Amino acid sequence: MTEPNRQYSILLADDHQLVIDGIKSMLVNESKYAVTAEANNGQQALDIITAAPEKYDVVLTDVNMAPLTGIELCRKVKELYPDIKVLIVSMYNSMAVVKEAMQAEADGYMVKNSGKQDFLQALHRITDGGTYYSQDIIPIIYSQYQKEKQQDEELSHLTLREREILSLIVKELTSEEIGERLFISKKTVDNHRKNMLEKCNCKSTIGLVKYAIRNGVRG
Amino acid sequence: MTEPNRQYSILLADDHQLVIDGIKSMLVNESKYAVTAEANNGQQALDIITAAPEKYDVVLTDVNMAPLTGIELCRKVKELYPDIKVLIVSMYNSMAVVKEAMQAEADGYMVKNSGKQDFLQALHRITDGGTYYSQDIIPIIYSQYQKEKQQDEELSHLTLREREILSLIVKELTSEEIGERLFISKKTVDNHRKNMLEKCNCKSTIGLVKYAIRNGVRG
DNA sequence: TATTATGTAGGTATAAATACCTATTTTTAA
DNA sequence: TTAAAAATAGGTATTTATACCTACATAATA
Repeated sequence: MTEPNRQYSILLADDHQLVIDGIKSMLVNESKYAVTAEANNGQQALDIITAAPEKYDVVLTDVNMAPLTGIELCRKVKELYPDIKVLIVSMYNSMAVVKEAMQAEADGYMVKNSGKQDFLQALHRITDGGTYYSQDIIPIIYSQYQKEKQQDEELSHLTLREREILSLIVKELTSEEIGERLFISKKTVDNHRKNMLEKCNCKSTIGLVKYAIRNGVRG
Repeated sequence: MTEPNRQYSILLADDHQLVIDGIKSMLVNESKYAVTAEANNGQQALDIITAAPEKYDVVLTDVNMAPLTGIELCRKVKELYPDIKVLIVSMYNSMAVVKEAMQAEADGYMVKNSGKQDFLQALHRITDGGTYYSQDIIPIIYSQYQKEKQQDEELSHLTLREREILSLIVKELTSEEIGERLFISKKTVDNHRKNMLEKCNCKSTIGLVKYAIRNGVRG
């Protein structure tokens, strides 16, 4: 797959000339990569690419630009020229941006304060047809799962039977159907519902379902 | 923070001797790391650590072992000896396992077919107090967000008014309350409910709420 | 041993949702 | 401009959920 002596042409898009210059100087001794174009916003970058799409292998773009953000640029490029690789570089590390980058089908995401080694690794990987996502996003994903964990513990306020019934409620069974399934009276199911509503401070089953989903009850 | 010439002591836990031998031979020329103990399951590993916890810096463990899986081992180690680093190594790449590893507070996660460079990078990072998560998990996270994206588009099957009403349903308002809020009849709200039930193929409001949450309607 | 939590179940009522209808106005698109 | 989709609203009936009540058996616990 890999072409050993091929040089990859890079378009840099960032509204700070300092950043563009920094990345250029970082790559100046790397014969494998050549910065062949620059843009100060997404629209400018898109215009450059549209003029001669075959000339660019990689678009290295900042997130925050106007007009046309890095994410929007990525979406456009991937739609019009799927072969061009896009590496999104962000100043900050936010889950929302990572998600957007992934949904825009970016080939990579990294934070600006990454070292030269990380930069080169990212370029190697994506020109090789792979993806590169900065390790810095891990703590964010991590913290999301920590949240989930805490919420799991909240679920333990409910008894086993209540959790069993809750999961059937989420499966859209009525009290009667749940009773049949568990060989108990509909009335008993209704009692459990009422107790759960109280315990979870919910106005109706809808709140209960939200609570269940928040706490990872499979529906 | 980093101690330049320090040697780190590693405990290997895997129920396949082949894997243990493989990792050992991989590290044999790395003076920075020394495999000083081996275990064939989590319980055995935990016993070894408990006997002399100060002797081990890193636990490198497989996921699938019995008794005591790698995840459970990690949980225990982190609870009893938080200073010991845990790197979880898995044969397969599953989101569920990654999540569990994160929730067990593992310092790193990587797939078994990683190269020596990745292995060393992982060890460097975690002995340095950081975390290392294999790039291979990115496509999985990615695919999850792709799902979300598709579902976002699904929401557009609903009209604006329907989405407005759906979001109020998720907020646990009754048809009557929604009607008051939007200055329309309760009957109209009921019609919208019915249409949405049909459009979304739901048996009851509960299904509608699940649909809404899946599609990111804020409740 | 007495108390509390859990799971069970019945009665009676009301409130809310759902299933059918029909029908008018407005907006959108063909 | 004509047809289709969306938003509106009413009638009637049934089903489901919720709000109160009481009551009893069991298991865990103080």
